[in-house]
Amino acid sequence: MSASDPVDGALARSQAARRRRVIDATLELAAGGGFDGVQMRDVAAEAGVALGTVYRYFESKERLLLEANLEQVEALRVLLADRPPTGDTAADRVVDVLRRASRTQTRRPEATAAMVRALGSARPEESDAVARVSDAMTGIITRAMHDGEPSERDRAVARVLSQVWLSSLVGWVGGVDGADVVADDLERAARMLIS
Amino acid sequence: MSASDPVDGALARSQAARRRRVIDATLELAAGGGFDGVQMRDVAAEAGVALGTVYRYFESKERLLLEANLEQVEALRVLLADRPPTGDTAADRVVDVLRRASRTQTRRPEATAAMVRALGSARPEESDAVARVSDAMTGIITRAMHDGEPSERDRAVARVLSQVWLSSLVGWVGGVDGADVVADDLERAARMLIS
DNA sequence: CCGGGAATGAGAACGTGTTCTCATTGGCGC
DNA sequence: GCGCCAATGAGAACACGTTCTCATTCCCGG
Repeated sequence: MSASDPVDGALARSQAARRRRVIDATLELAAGGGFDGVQMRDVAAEAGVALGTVYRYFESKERLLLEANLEQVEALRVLLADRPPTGDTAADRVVDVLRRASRTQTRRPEATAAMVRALGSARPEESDAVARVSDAMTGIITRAMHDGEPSERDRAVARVLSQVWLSSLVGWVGGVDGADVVADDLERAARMLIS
Repeated sequence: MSASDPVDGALARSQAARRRRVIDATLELAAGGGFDGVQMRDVAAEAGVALGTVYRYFESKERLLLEANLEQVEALRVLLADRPPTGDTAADRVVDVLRRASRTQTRRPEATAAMVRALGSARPEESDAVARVSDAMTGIITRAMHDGEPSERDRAVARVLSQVWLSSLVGWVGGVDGADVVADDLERAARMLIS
């Protein structure tokens, strides 16, 4: 973790393994019981590390969930690289991406609820993690529009869509709307914004 | 609270006064220290009631903040009725409203942070309170577009804008973006959506 | 191999949201 | 007036995120 941080070696490897076990335990507990199901003592026990160790790797419960969420979004990006969005127009492709994303998330309600709640209640200490999630999402959207560098307007549209995406999920997690509303909101917004 | 609930009488009056004192204490503490500055014991002490009484009136800290937030949004609506948004086009008027709203909020950073955090981490138990805030905001936006009944598309646009509004505030509260970004995001989104 | 020091384990301790208990109060029907 | 009883006050108790302490482990440079 310091300047002389060896990228390899036994220490680095065991640390990477610990980090992985902690994230995996988080995902599992989140899938079972949502935000409240992720209790730091349980995460530590499930990962086979001490509570203090969890806090050395992740400064708070929210950061832990945000980092776990980032992995999920990255997984979506990888999936999309393998199976690109289908559709003849940019709007269709974006709708396809958003639909797949929201389906993935509403399929695992508890885990998504945990991560959305972490996003929605983030404090400035976690701003970098929030920004990474947000950037990943807008990147996924602009990439669905067309190949090559996105225009300024493309980026603005993608930003709005990622904001609608977050708010919809907040509404869904908060029990205001059903899962179908999330998908509908996103499709309607995409079609209004992409001529 | 029951079916035989008297809308008047000494009891009802003292209960209304209690409720008001609790909300006022919440607003004051939130303005001073944000979400963490609102500690339920302090709210009770400041309002001159017992901790258990606070919980009889508001089932959780989040609901307390959401109800306080609802009052703020209602205040914005009243203000707008008095001083209607200016602008020749629907887009201009909506931008004016959004700009005023975001200015009001970013002026009181701590209080807004507290309420946004409550919105972002709401659970299904508070879905009605979240829905009321969201409805109030979309109502304010559709009213700025034009007089009379809003069309289906108007409502969809207003919904997207209120979602952008929430996400922008989340980003601002989370330290990702500055206050100017909130206003810019809203204006850009409004101009893209309202021809 | 060995010593130093960082990382970890184990668990106590603290703060704050939430719940619970129990005695007291005060409004309402009689 | 009087008694009933829901509302309230006062504060203990509990749960969980977070911090802290201290002993132990184990990697790395010599």
